[in-house]
Amino acid sequence: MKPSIPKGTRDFGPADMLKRNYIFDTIRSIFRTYGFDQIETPAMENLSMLEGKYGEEGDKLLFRILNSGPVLEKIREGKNDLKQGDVTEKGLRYDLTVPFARYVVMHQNEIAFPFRRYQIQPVWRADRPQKGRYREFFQCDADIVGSDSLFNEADLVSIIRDVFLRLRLGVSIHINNRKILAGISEVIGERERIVDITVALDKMDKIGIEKVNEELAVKGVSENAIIRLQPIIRMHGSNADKLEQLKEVLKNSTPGMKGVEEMETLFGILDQIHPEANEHSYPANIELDITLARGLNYYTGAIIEVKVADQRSQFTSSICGGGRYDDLTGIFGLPGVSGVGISFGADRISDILDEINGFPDFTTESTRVLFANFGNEEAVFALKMVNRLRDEGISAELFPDAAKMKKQFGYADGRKIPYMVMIGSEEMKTGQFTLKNMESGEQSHVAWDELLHVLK
RNA sequence: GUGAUUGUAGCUCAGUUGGUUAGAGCGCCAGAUUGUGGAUCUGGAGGUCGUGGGUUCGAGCCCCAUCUUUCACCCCA
Repeated sequence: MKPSIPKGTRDFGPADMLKRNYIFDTIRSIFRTYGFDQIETPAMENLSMLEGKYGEEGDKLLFRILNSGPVLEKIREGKNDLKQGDVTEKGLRYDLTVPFARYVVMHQNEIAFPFRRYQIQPVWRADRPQKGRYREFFQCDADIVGSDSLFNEADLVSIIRDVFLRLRLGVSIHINNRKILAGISEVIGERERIVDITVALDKMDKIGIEKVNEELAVKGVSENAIIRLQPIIRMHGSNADKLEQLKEVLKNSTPGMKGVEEMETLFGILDQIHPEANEHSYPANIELDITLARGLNYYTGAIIEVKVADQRSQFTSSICGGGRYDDLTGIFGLPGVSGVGISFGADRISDILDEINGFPDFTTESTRVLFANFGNEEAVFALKMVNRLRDEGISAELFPDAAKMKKQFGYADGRKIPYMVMIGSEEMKTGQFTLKNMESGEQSHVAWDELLHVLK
């Protein structure tokens, strides 16, 4: 039997775990300082909680779990009267936001709103794996539900800055607003085509303005509308400049003007909190980007996306995204609760830090001292010493077999254990243990007190 | 879902137009050194060439299918 794991999944060895925990710990500690509480939800949800929440494409990418019971046999027997519910009624979670919405509705009576929660768990998508794309990956989400205030958006942007400053990774934080996109569609006379328009706009920095116009035409957007769109998408200048221009362009669109007003408020706050972070400032500029669309269709207000902007990295896809969703809990029966949140893609961040050698040195030793094993009697004595050291908070281990010294020293070498202690019959008699510094090769005879002193 | 790409020892990879018994480096094991590692030297083990079919006198190499790897599109963290 040749061992294997499913496509798009990975094992994480001890070295990988150090990297992953470094990212998780950084993000988690920042979430905490912003007052977020942690929750977890099950890996699987009832399919009815997931289907229809991520658009047509998302439904295709859901991992569905085969029902237990006699379903498989029925399928093998070729019974054709099976309904979907007979075959599958559960699925692996696709993101953390929808399960969170479900959680909020189910636990609404226990929650003090506004509720700030964070969640770090894996999600699964039946996508074709490729660069920066896995079938199992971790998201680190922070959401605030039960408050319309734009101070929440400002907090989330601050979190993003803190995280990437701490990780020493240059990024660009793009912010837009769904209402502005709606307004643009409206004023160019293509209100119904907002989805096609935003999907095309989103590709601007990837395929360029010509190809975007082509795609718009293919999708059936009128030539006139495309012409009227040009000055809008070519808009440039400072964030304040863009907002002024948008005010003029969108003056006949009620939602559009609402979006501009929201962005004015948000950027007003951000300008005061992060006066140095505007326009093109390294390492984390904040930019109003009207070509930013984001795929998830539940966003209604601000949308946020973070891209790497670091000379050391070639990575282009987004590493963090989020936005405001006015009525996510509505579909689960709790209308009128607004939420806003962000999600960090831990695996992509890890890939990038790998690429740029951005991880710190993880020199943390796992075992401080290894006791050699010279046979049963000596080993039992050594194990007593090992346990006394453990009681002192020093990580110690006994080599389990009375193998050759060459083998035991080789093991200490491979594990990068800094000290070895040898207790043979002579040492047992005298109470003077042989202590060896594995790096310098120095060897000395020490009693218990001295041993403890050196190792501490 | 569409289009490419990859698979040979534990790992990284050679392997000529199809031609005897498929190689190297690293790692592993043993010995030189029976209580001393990271260096060196000597020797050794380890392969149904992803899997299943096919073409051929003969296939690691050619053909088909399938799985897997990586990448682009779609979409996304």
